[in-house]
Amino acid sequence: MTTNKNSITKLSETDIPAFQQIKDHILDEIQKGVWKEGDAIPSEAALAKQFSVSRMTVNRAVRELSSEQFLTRIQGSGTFVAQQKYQATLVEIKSIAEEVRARGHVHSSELHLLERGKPTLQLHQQFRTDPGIILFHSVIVHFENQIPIQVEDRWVNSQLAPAYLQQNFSTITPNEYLMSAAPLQEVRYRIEAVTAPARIADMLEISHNLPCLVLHRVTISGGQVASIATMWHPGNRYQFAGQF
Amino acid sequence: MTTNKNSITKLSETDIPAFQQIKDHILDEIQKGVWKEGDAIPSEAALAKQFSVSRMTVNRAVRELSSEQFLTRIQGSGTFVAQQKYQATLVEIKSIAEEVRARGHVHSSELHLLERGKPTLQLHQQFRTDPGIILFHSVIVHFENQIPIQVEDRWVNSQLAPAYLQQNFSTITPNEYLMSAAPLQEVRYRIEAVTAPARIADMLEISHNLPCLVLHRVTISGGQVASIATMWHPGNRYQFAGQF
DNA sequence: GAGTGGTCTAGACCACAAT
DNA sequence: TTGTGGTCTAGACCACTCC
Repeated sequence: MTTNKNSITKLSETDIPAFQQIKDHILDEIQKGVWKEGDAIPSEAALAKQFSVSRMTVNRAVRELSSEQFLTRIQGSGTFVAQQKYQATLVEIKSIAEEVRARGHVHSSELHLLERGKPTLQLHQQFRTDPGIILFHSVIVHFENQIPIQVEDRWVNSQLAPAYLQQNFSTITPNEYLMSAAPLQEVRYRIEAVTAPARIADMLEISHNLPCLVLHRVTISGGQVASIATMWHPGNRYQFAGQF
Repeated sequence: MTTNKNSITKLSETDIPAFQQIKDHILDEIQKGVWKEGDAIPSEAALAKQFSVSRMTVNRAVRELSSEQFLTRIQGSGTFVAQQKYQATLVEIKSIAEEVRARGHVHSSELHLLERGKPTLQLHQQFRTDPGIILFHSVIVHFENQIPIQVEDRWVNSQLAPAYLQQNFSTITPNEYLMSAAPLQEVRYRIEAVTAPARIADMLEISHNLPCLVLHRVTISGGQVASIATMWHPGNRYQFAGQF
């Protein structure tokens, strides 16, 4: 459907809202390459006339597309097709229990350690806490259908989650508990591939020296480091995957 | 500022738009714990009265907060404070050249292969193409300050990027070229840790059997698979990292 | 039936950009 | 000065939920 400058485009008579049909139309023109990156698209007034709707309806369509980063608006100047920003791949890493259940499999876990930890000075530096502060330490192995897929080695700031040791980690994951105890503010992460140390390999029930996918995750709440976690996954049976 | 049920709240006379002030007010109530997860917040009509604005203005505030996942709306029922969201870690993987340059280092690359490929049947299945279709194949090693950090093994659908073989990949990365040739629609990815095959280890200049961080990435454009790439990184000197 | 959100209108006034 | 987007209004009709 090519539309001449001043022609009128009929909206379909389905119960799809007008603003949504206009959004779809604009996305379609971009997708087809009719409107390319940087091009100006018709003004709100022009689109309102074209679709025989009020300007507010067009405004909503265009405003939403611009908040979704498909369009860029400049007051007084016009609306333009945004630059394809995607130079990056966004990877979403879900909590392990949630992920396993989403696959329709059974998640279970085994608590290997839950105690007031004996942190190194280096760890205190990472937490930015004084050596006097108590840090809790837990080690949990997560299973998918009885097969170990993650060793979660976690340190927790006792000031932000004082009841950490009292949790029942067979019914709630540390992640879930921490989310409720200390609202998340910032996350730093790192993903690497390393050879499994013997201690980890044993817990994952894989042969020593097999590659592991490791996620380091530091969560910050209210300006303080809430938790530092290292999650080890057997390279031969676990990977981060997804789409968008 | 605690507001009684029927009291009128004055909007400040700055030039901050009314809908934004209402958004801020609602977020504030949630932040302070006045409205907790699952609680109903006042109806649009009530908020309109409270702030002495039209319902459409309140509607915009509440609609945006709901698209930002702070609120949940149920038609006929009400508006509720959403459940805390982040169970997930979002990881952003930038294009390799961009990433290296962002670190202030020098990116360079070495073209090992660029040809009309000889795809296996399995590869054609992944592309969802007939065996008659031409698939291009390239292998490029990327360096950071002369040290190899990525082997990019890529297959490209010739129908979507017919000029692939004519590109000068010392000045543009395949990723960058493909972005301009075929507007991106969908991406699927997979990250895993594997032992480097000899061929890859040699290109990365690491000893055989060292763990590698591997990113598989399938990009889809206009309903067709545009490109399938496998990116190998030496586990001992490369990791995905970031924050948000 | 009363209350809720979902959408839409036909105006209006403003700030800003291009000319 | 004209055209653009940014915001807002005071209504309206509808679909849906809850009682």
